[in-house]
Amino acid sequence: MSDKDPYSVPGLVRGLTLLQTFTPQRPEQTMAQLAQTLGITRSAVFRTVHTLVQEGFLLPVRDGNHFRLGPAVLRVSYGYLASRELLEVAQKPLEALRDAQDWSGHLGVLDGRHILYLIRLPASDGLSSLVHVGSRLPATMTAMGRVLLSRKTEPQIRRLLEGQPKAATEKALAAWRKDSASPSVIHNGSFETGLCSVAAPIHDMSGEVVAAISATKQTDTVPASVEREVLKTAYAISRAMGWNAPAP
Amino acid sequence: MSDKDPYSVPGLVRGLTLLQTFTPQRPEQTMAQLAQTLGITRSAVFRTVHTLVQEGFLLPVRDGNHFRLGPAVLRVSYGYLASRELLEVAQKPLEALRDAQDWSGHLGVLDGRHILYLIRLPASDGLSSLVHVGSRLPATMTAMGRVLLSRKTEPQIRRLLEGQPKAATEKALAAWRKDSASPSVIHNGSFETGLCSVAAPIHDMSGEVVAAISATKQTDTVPASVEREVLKTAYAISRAMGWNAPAP
DNA sequence: CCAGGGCGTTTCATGGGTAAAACGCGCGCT
DNA sequence: AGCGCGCGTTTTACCCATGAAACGCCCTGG
Repeated sequence: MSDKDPYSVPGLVRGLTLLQTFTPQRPEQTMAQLAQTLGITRSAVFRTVHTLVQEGFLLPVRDGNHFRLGPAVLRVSYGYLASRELLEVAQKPLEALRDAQDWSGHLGVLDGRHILYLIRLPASDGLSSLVHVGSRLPATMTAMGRVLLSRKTEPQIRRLLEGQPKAATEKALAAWRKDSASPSVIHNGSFETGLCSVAAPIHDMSGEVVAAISATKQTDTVPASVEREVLKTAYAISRAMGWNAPAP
Repeated sequence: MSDKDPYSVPGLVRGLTLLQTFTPQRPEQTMAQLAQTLGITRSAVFRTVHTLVQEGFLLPVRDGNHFRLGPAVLRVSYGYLASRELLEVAQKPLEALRDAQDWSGHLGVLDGRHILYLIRLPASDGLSSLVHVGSRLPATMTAMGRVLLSRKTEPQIRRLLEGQPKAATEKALAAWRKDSASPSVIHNGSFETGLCSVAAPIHDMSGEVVAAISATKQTDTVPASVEREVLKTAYAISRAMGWNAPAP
């Protein structure tokens, strides 16, 4: 399906199609079977299978002439499931957080020296959220960014910020030293005065920080109750993902 | 990793590698980011991404310049998980069946007009199992084959058997008519006289028959208790897979 | 024992995918 | 506005992945 497309890569299409011919009903196939099933030459099957075996997507079994799917196929689906699941799973706890405190809720990840917003939940006032999904802001100037940076090492921070004005780097490192000590980060809006945010990190099962959430409102102090709720929500999201995050 | 291999397919390797760069920490990427991450030209990324989008493995999001993994990535892992899981899950119930009755246990799938053995559990006598894992026997001459054929339609059977001697086809169709009516199939050894088997199908969640199990022994009558155990085991395997098979 | 066929592998000329360069658009900065 | 840069897209000459054919091996049957 779909030829005469000048930009398609036949080799890739064949490999992906070939992988999809493996089903529970047909878990092992020989090259000849694959060639017949796909209606392509045995040469193409040979090279494709050879490549897939080297990548671990196929495993030779039995006499070496039969092949079955290898564990590597899970590598591609992992990224999808994990990222999808995080956004879906995080949605409800974040909504609960917003409704309980009427603060805007966000979820973001670190991309280089920027924070990337993936979920945006404006509070009822509609004012305390100036970003959109997909927005990028300098990490050092947001609560989520700071809490994500605070979980990196100092050399990583320096590498990330190199090329920046020296004053900005030193200021970021000062904040980094302070943020590293606390489980959450409170940040007073760098873009709009009076806008205040509190952020907490989300850990995966290996302890890696994969994302952060934050609550934002037009205020100048963050009640301890809100900070506690943010930490609890971050923990709830980790738990809902099946990850063993440290308890708040 | 791995060049100067005369049989590798660069386009395929690139596509698979590209898919693996999508992680929970980096769920969306632009072509330029991908080119930099992979260290390949933007042209290659453009063609690869274009192909992956057409196949549904990537989805353009936001402004159309960012891409994230698409649901299609699950298609390749489904076959792996499903087939792997079936074999692992089926192992223990089959062992229990063998130990309870001391009959040889097998699990097989239909491949064309042949039955493919995927699990082989010899009984203590070691005699009543003449096949190996990976063995192929004509479906019409085994209990598992007959029970799998009996879940197909008559036109499917005719197509499967075309080219066979007419007498064999008619005989198979007669057996098919009888087998369709019962939940299990008892078959007296076509390869060794006195060897008797009883087989039951395993259904997946959609009611499709994905495999069959059988118990075999040197005898000429199948006790009702063994037939009941085989049906129960097949049902137990379906249930352990999370499938809603019809109760025995 | 030797044909015959099926299958995995290898070879080789060629056509198509590839890398490089150029294009054009949008954005940020002065 | 004007400029410059970054990025997605298009083009093009080239070279490498490709399809066809041949090879060698292991079966099976006569």
